Amino acid sequence: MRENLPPLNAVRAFEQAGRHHNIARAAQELGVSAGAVSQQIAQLEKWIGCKLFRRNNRGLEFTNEGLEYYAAVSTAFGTLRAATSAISRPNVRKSFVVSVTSSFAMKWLMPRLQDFREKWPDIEISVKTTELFGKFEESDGDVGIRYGTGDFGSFASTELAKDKLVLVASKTLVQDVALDEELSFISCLPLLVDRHPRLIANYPGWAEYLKLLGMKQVDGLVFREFSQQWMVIAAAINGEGAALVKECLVADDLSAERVTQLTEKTIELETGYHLVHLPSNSSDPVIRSFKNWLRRALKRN
Amino acid sequence: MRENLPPLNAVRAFEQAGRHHNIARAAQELGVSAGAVSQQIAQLEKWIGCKLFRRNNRGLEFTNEGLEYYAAVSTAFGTLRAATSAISRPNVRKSFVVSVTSSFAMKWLMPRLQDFREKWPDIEISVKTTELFGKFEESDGDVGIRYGTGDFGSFASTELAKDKLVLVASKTLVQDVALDEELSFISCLPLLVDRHPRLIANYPGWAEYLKLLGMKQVDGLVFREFSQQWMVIAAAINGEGAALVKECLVADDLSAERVTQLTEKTIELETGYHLVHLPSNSSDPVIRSFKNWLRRALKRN
DNA sequence: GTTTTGAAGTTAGATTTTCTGATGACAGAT
DNA sequence: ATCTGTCATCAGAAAATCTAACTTCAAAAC
Repeated sequence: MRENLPPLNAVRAFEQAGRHHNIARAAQELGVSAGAVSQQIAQLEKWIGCKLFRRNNRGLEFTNEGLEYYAAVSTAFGTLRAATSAISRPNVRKSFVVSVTSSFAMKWLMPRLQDFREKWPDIEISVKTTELFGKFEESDGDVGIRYGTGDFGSFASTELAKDKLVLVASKTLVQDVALDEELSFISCLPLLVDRHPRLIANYPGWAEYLKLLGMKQVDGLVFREFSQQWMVIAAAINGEGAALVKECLVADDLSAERVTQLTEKTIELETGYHLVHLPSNSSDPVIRSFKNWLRRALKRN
Repeated sequence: MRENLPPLNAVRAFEQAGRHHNIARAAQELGVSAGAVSQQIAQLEKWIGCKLFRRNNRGLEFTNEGLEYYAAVSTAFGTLRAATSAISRPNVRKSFVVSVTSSFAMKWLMPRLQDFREKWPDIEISVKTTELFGKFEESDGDVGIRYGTGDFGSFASTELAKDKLVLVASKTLVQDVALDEELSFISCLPLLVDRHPRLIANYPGWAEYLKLLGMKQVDGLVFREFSQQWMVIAAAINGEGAALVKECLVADDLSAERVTQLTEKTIELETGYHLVHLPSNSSDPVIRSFKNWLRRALKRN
């Protein structure tokens, strides 16, 4: 009960901050926000009873006590790291296969994979594409990223992000059309979609969204249909019309301004992306790392 | 991002469990429940990938890996402890004065003080009694335990427990009276109280409680008034009547069966005990220790 | 050969801690 | 003077942790 050890997570935050002389970088290293690290360090300083850093607008600077403490903390954590890796089971899996649709792979996962590989250089990740929406089978790989409502039978699943539809088009296509509140001009553009036009009105969410955009009926519109969403996006970039697509898939094209959003109006559907895997893999550290990375990365778009 | 340190709080739990070869004792040392420690250790074993203990019904036994790891962990924590105490402000106060009412001191605090002294042998605690309910002044001591609604002016306060009234009497007094749903027999017993009978109906809660017990009016009852609540309890133990008292003050007498509860019906008031001190003392480690101990101890009654 | 006891594991749900995201303040750079 | 980069602060949200009740198991006691 007589607690003689300091709050350990605060000490870890202190070590990282001391190593980088910068709270933001320490925060990134620890995978949390800068505010969190700032609070942790403040907590430690309070617990110990003296300042460990001098703060200035250049970053952090050790006080005498801080420097002395840092040396000891590094030593202690070094011992711990060494001991931990010494007894960690050496035969844990360090590679896994993730199964995704080609659109998700192309428009979201691949551009971000480098980041994952930098953060976990010792994990080998393989990407496998499949077009079977919704279904996941053991033979697909260790984990899958699947679109749906969250029901994946006997598999364990975690929702990653709700789906959100946005309407985009090439900038050149719309640059001389004033952004029109009623969006009536949209009916002049071909609507690029990835499903059969006749079915659109039946997909939950889509019909509502078109109505939200002011389009009462589907009949008057010109559709161009593609089999994959990445093709829809490519066509939009080419200036072939207005595309109705998942936000996360066009996020990069939007920020690079290859396409522009025709309206602020978006619709959030009940369906979305989920990470799916065998329940027995829930505790696999490699898969947990991947899941955490995915959630963070999707949150930042 | 590549986290190479194990979950530190789990490591601390492991160290304590390893030191005691027993989860329950480790839990007590850490001030948490046994289940919590069990979970922490399980978490660490999962993270590392191998068992650290062999469990049997005699306690815990190290596996080879566990023993090796324990040695390293002890070293690392030793370094940390040494460094922490080296830079911890050496002039921290190690003693404090707590100001309480005589009833609270006598019926609750004193019997439990030994426990506090065992858990923090290096903290000197002095108890000072006062009868000024509700008020706390700097000259009273470093902290006070005060009864009220939580408004203590410029002082910082933390609620420790809501007040709860119970009706008790000596066992011998009621052993031949069948426990009566209507509690009408209570009106035959003198009611032992610590405030003027005429005022009882005006104290928030008391009137409601008497009504809850089926007593419509105060007039028909015989009151015996005492100036301190501990006297009320003493009188109840002596068999002088039924006493209406704060639950936490009679808890010991109830469990020792010096008195018995006349009814399951209790009433929780809006007022209660609070720990009060100067705001500047909020971060004083000694006072924090005391506060934590108080809350835990009151929770277990 | 039962029953009791003591130890630890296992849960769901509650609680507490920690984190986020937005904001504000500050100082040196442009 | 306004930016820019830095950290502190805060309320609300999210996540980790804890509790409390229950179960299991094996040795000890009867």
